[in-house]
Amino acid sequence: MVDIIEKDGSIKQYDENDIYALNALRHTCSHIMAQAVKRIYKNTKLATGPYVENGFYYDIDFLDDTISDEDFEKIEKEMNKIVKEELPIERYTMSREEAIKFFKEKNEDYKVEIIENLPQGEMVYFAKQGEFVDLCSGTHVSNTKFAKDGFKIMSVAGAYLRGDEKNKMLTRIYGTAFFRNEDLSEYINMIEEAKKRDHRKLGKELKLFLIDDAGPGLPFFLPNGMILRNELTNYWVKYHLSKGYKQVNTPIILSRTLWEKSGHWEHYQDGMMTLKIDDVDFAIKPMNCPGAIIVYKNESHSYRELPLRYAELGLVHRNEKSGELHGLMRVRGFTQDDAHTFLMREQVEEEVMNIIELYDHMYSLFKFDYTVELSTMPDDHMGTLEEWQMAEQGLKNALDKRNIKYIVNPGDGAFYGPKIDFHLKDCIGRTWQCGTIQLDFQLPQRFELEYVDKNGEKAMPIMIHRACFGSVERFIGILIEHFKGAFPLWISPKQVEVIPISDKTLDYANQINDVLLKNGIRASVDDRAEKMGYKIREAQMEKIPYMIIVGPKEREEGKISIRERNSAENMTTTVDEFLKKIKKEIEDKICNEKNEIGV
RNA sequence: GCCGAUAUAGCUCAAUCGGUAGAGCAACUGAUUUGUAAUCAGUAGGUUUACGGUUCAAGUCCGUAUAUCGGCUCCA
Repeated sequence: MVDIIEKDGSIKQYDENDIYALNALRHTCSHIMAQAVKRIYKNTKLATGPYVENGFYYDIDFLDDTISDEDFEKIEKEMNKIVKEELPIERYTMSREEAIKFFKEKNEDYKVEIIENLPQGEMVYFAKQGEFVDLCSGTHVSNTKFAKDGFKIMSVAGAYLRGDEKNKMLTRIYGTAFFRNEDLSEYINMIEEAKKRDHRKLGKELKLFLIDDAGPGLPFFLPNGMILRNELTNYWVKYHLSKGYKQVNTPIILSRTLWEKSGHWEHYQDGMMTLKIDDVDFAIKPMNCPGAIIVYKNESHSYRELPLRYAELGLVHRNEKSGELHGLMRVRGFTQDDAHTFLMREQVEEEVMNIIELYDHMYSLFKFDYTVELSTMPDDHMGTLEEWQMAEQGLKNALDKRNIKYIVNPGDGAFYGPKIDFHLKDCIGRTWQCGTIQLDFQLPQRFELEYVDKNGEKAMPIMIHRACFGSVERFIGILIEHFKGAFPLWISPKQVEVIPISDKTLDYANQINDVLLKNGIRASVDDRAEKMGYKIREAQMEKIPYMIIVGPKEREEGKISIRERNSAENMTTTVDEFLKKIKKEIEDKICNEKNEIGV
């Protein structure tokens, strides 16, 4: 049990396994860290130091000084001292004016600023341990001794003051803490394990893709990656066609005139790459929507055709800042699995629900868990408040009707409309936006889109922009980490490796392989002059789902020996039986792998 | 873009105080014909990311650029 102290000074006992107690410990650790930093670096100013999902951090202004990894030991040593001093955490309040005066005397400008932004008349809460006093309305453990030796400084990073790019960059020190040292070790091991499934590492090892200095953020897909990618997108096309989408493809380069009309030239210029052709400005498309609009305008439309759904695997390029690139997850050139639906106002809710259902189908193919966010009107936007409110309400209704839990991100929508985002997790728990559904009243107006309604009169459709994978590249990155490279059979680059025990059974191995190839299975024979154990090891490391091992015994019986990925056991069967089994596994897109993501 | 770090053979990594750039795996050649995660021997592979500087001497120290990694901001 551990004593937890609230901001009013009341103390309650909590179990050490309670997340509330753990967060309190981490919060206290952030204070201990700040206290240690203050003891070592006199000339520093403190900003804020909360607990976060896997630990805590403190944002500190080191003024003209800098710190790096090498300084961690020194700080940890001082933190240990503070823990050994067994300082009780004391809570008290001051009036706003007193608090401002207190921090002004201590030269803690950021603290003064925080208090000045608090509502008038409110009391200001403090937490004190030994000589260290901090502005704090959070919960703590009652004594520094509870930190014992279960904490560790993890990394140092830059962080803008109040998260604003225009502000000064402070030094953020990340740490983590647990009540028990074993839990800390376990956590560190888990991070190490998670790194083994990093898609950048696996992408190299499994020869799926590469990113060369010749094109930062511009991935090359290798033969193995291309098989996976094609399986994925082929199914995507097939499924979308079955759901009433029509596939199109639009140009990668389009004229400035078009981008001015769409508003991208004005609102998205930083993200666009431009070029001149015969002295005329063009842009490489950062989004596919204007292309879809040109397709729509190619002919006149009746209300009977709506919703009209144009699907496009469209290659877009965006001028991402260098520090933002991240393997396949964040790139400069990527393929959006896009679709633009033109529909009537009264069809919005139902169509959004259709899209959610389609996404759910795609994600559950791989047993992905996802979280949903609704983003509303940003400062830089087109259109009127009324239009935005109506669009936001439409999205909310669809989510509510399908009973989907979501969080709201105020001001995070696209400049042309609000959006629903679907987020998937990577190997170390970072979430990446994949699916998106964006409502748009603006582009139809700008491009004067129309359809003929029941009464034979012209009306304006609404547009929905949507992407399920988000980007094919990002989705593949997530897939790699989710499955640790051991993909479901249907998307595996190689499905079966046939291994003869020696050259003496090579003919039989080739016969088996021919049968597999004729049945559309991605198989090959490992005919190298190596020992069987070596070939098994290699196939295992390549994460090939099935190995067929044949020697004289199998040949005489007319059978094959099967060894499954991640299993040392083997079973004997006939080629026909095996084919039946794996064809069903491919057809049903069976996905047995456990999702072990999450740190 | 910003803060911090890193860059050595195809890959993973060594190289002590600034003093002749090495190893394993992969590749290639040869031998081995093998029963469920690595057979043996040999060969080849380098402008140490790039460009400057300091020094008798630079992989190592300093500067700049580029890329990458961890964050921030931004975003699919």
